Amino acid sequence: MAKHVVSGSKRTVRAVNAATLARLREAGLRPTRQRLALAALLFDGHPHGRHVSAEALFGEVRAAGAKVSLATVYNTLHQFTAAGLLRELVVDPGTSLFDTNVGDHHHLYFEDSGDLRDVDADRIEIKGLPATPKGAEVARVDVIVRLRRRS
Amino acid sequence: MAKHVVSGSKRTVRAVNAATLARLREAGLRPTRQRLALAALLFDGHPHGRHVSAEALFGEVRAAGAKVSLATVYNTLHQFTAAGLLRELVVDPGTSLFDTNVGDHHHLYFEDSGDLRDVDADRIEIKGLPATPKGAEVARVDVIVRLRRRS
DNA sequence: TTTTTAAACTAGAATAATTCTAATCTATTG
DNA sequence: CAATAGATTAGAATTATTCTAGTTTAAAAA
Repeated sequence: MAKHVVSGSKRTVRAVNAATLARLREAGLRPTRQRLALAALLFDGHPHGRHVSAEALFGEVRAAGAKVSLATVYNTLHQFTAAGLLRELVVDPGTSLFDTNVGDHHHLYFEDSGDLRDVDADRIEIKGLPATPKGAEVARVDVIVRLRRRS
Repeated sequence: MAKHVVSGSKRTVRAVNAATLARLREAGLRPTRQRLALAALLFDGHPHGRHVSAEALFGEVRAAGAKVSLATVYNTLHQFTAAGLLRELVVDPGTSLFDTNVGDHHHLYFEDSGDLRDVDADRIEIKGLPATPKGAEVARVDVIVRLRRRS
């Protein structure tokens, strides 16, 4: 896959994924060192998407050696979400997860293990929903199937 | 509607809804002054159910003149939830709502107003969900339809 | 009724997740 | 390369929730 070099920074910097770079530019977000590091962790080499909390991503990015503050992780996750690069979801009260799969899909949540799996929306049909009121539109439909070990 | 008088307390106390009292007893929860006050706000005179946050309920119970601490509100909401008298749900990251409707149902969320409406599950049919894995069972299915003003 | 006791309640401290602030830095533009 | 708008940061602040440990109370026993 093609790599580019980001110019304009003081010490010219490691190669980045071209698609990631393009994604940021399209979203009107400057491709800063921090955003690139976070985007790499979020989007590179995860063909099936991932679900990540702010704290977990913060851990990863620092483990990867990048200097990024927790505030920036939060800022970036929200900016990516606003730009349509991520989707925020809550399966357990208390913390948000960010989903790199922004296609129309739903979730299977294994309460015991905490495992969360995507289910393509086009495999699913939901009938009987009330008519969307005039002047409103459906922003999104979230389906979470919660599974537990059979008793 | 029939009322009972709770005995055993120091100053014999105001009449309470018999159904509420029975509900607590069935759940193995002592009908304390605080639980009765909270249960009254939650369950009495709300035929269509309600969605309430801990803070909001705390406000209501104190406005009603009862002395109940915030810790007790949280304890009670969780005990009621464990007893199947309430259902916890999250529509917005950051805070939990407690739903007095514990029947099988889903939600319509108006993002602009914050309004939340129940949709009976038996009006709805969901097809194409993946098979429940062996050894697991569906604990519950949450559907949240998020609506916003049409752009 | 009084006593006993486990359960429940409480204020306030503690924690967890997230947001804010205001100072510093840097990617882009001229 | 200088100017500047935008981005980053550490740490403080805020918000929602949980915990602690001392006090009160409902229910059971006497």
